[in-house]
Amino acid sequence: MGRAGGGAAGTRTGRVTPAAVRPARVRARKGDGDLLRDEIVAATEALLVETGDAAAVSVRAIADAVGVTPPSIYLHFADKSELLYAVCEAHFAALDTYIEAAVAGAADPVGALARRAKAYVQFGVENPEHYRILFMRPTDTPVGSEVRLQRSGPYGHLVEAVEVAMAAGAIPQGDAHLVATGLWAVVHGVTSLLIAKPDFPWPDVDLLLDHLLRVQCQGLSQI
Amino acid sequence: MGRAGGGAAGTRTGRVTPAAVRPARVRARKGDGDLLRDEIVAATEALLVETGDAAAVSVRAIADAVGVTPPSIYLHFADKSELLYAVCEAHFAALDTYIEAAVAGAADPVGALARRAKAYVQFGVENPEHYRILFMRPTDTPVGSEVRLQRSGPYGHLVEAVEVAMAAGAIPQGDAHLVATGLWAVVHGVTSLLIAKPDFPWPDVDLLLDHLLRVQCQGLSQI
DNA sequence: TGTACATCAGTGAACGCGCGTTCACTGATGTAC
DNA sequence: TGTACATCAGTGAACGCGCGTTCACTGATGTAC
Repeated sequence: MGRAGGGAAGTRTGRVTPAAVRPARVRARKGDGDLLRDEIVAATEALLVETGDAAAVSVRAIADAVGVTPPSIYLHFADKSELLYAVCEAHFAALDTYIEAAVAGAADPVGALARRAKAYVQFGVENPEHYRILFMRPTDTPVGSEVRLQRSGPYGHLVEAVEVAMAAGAIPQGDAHLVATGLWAVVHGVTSLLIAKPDFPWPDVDLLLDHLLRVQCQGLSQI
Repeated sequence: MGRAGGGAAGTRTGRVTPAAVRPARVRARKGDGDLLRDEIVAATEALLVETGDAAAVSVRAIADAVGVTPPSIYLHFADKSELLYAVCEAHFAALDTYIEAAVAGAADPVGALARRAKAYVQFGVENPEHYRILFMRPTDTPVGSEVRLQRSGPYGHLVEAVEVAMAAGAIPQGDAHLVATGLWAVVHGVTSLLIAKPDFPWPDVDLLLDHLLRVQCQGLSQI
């Protein structure tokens, strides 16, 4: 290494080196400007997955991945945070879709809750960087903001599922919000620990989750 | 704002502006160089608490807080990550001490587990930035590394407490590691969600934790 | 059918800044003789 | 008791770099007449 430490700044985070040869990009036709927008979102998502850290994904790297110059980003997004917002929005919808698909067709309400829990953890483990952005970082974008969390998709559906289980008598009547946040805490605990400490000697994930769900179900029915 | 966007880079993260007037610092006496080391660690910890983000704490800001120039940092730490390591080490020990103090004198083994859980959550809620560094970030320093987590302090003590409860017949004999990781997931889930989404309409924390512990205890005893 | 023109997608170069780190140095302090 | 000297704590200036963002621009494309 040379005299100064500039190189070290580059290795500080898992920064992405620009592709040496970028794919030749054809300029969008007039009126098709939004095509680039979608490409930018897709590239940003890919880079987030690659680095696992939003701070390590630079506007330059995104532009390079798309095969475009940095200023082009600003034709479609006011600034970097608006771009990240768009990406998170997509993630959030994806989580909801994923869970609802997994839970479709479940027979009994408690079984449905278990499926829901497993799907949640699975989504997080399969998409750790997405999960990290959604639930493990300070809320620096409006997505994942608290009101959104409460009203929309995943959490709203969980509360409904708890209410269904209560109505069916599968678990005792009670505060559905309390029970739902409790369940959320459990699945989030598993998911986020697995992501944050991947090399800890965890028990088998299915075993751990089965254990916790069994305990939860037993415990909930005994309250 | 002027033409160029340099200022925006400064607002990207919660960066700390150098104190306009730094306290006059007297140079350590010969042989007392380690005094500065301690001051650096303390200042770094304070800045971490202030910003809640290790990436936002720069060597310059640390040096400024201590009242010293940046190169002085390197008299005591090989690089920035070694400094962060030292800070985390202190945090880790503090968590263990905190929990053991809370649990001292507990009568029954299950009550001890509950106290342990409550102390864990309380530590996290009272020291969110410390907690974030220890358990909510990728392991970029050796502290919080997996082997350490397993062997040392908090987790080791939890496993022991579970084994005691099992030996006493308070909870069924079984895989203590499994039960311990399950409990850890529960308390971590609560703690990290409270930290990551502080404005979500959580139920009362004590209520939520009591609920979860009751469910866990009921469930564990019924397995 | 031809053409002037407005619109649009995207570029090239630069801005000011903060970063981690290194270097050659200064000056105070303790110690050996 | 005095003094030369090694040691030590800390400094001032700079390095190369990557960052988000802005500006004036280029050139292709669709459209009105």
